[in-house]
Amino acid sequence: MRLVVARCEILYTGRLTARLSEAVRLLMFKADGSFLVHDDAGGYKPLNWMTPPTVIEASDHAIVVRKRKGDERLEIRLVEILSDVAHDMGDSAALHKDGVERDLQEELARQPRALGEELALVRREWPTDIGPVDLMCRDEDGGWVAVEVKRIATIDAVEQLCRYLERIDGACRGVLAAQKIKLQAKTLAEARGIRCVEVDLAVLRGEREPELTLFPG
Amino acid sequence: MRLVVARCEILYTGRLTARLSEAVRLLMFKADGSFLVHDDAGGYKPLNWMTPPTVIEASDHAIVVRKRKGDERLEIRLVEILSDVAHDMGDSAALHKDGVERDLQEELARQPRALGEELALVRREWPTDIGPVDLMCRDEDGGWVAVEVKRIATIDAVEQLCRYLERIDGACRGVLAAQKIKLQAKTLAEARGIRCVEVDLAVLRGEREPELTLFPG
DNA sequence: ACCTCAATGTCGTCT
DNA sequence: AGACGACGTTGAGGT
Repeated sequence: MRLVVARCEILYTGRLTARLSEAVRLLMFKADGSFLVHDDAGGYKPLNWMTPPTVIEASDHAIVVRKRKGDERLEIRLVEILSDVAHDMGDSAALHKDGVERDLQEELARQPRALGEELALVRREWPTDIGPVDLMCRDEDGGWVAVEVKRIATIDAVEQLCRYLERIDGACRGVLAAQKIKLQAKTLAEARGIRCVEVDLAVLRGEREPELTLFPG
Repeated sequence: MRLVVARCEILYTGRLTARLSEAVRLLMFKADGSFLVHDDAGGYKPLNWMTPPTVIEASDHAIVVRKRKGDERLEIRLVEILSDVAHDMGDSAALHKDGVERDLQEELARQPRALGEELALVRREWPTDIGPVDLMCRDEDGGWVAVEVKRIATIDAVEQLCRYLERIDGACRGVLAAQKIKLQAKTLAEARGIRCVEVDLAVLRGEREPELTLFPG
């Protein structure tokens, strides 16, 4: 990885145009061709960037980063280079995540009764022609229940579930399960006869006690 | 901005859990409290990060970055520090963009006939109780036409426009205009009686000739 | 504080 | 290569 701190001016042309007037910034050249421009504030997002595959051409006072295919390019005019160092980082280790939507789906597949009624799992990722239903279950009367799982459910999740229900075309109820369901999503779900359940992954796993309620059921 | 290159191990806990086993990485501490971890590959996204406001506690062989409010934290175990430098970058200059959705909307407001029929603009950002319609127009018969503008239109754009049309509650057609309309969006739009138009900002501005068609209309 | 929508979204996954 | 959905989405703007 090469790290250049320089006073520079930058022009991006491609999907749109973006201009950065002269200032001191960090230019980051990664081993795989990735290029990032960061400044000293505003976390996470680079001001400018290009993802691989790229072609990098450097002259004395300018650097051009181009996409190998397509019309995107970054032109950097270098006014003053304050630092220029390279580090060999070798291969990095992979990032392992836990607690994403997939984990929630798996845990609910294992214990569908956590959805608040006597459900039996029929299939995970039940296929329809517009995509898979997260969990397809049957209730105690043998009725079909399609469950959409989200980490955070917005109005879009309700519409997604409704599209499935339209396609399934039969007596099939919908249940929306998420760690957090936005108010508007709840409202729309209610209007469309979809039940909402908020679940907590840590509780499902037995890692944490369910929240104490002052006036239980 | 402080740049540390170090062999380290990192644990994130908060909205989910994520672990990075020991490897050499770049740790970036920005002046505003932002913290980023980057790797020598895989552009754009940091492996781990924390946006301000943060609290940073450093001891000899460990750094902890916490959110000032809430339960999110990053624990970095430092095995070997290969480099540790700081740069004063001063205030950076702002990024100026051109060609985003807003620019497309403005250009279409200026020449609504580019939408392929004789439309007259009534109002930009026409208010409804669930948000503004991008362009409200009238056609040559005096009928109302709501136009949703996107840079790239997906199925969500169709749903969004439909929600507006429901609310407007009257004879009002819908038109979806975008630089690129995804196939599924076109299909759903057609099914709901919404016309689709693909437009090109550069052509609208007269900066580029319209593409030649082999068999013009 | 909350919600909505845009983003050069990016990134993985599957067809 | 294109389409689709998740993302610790992030970030901006409005109420």
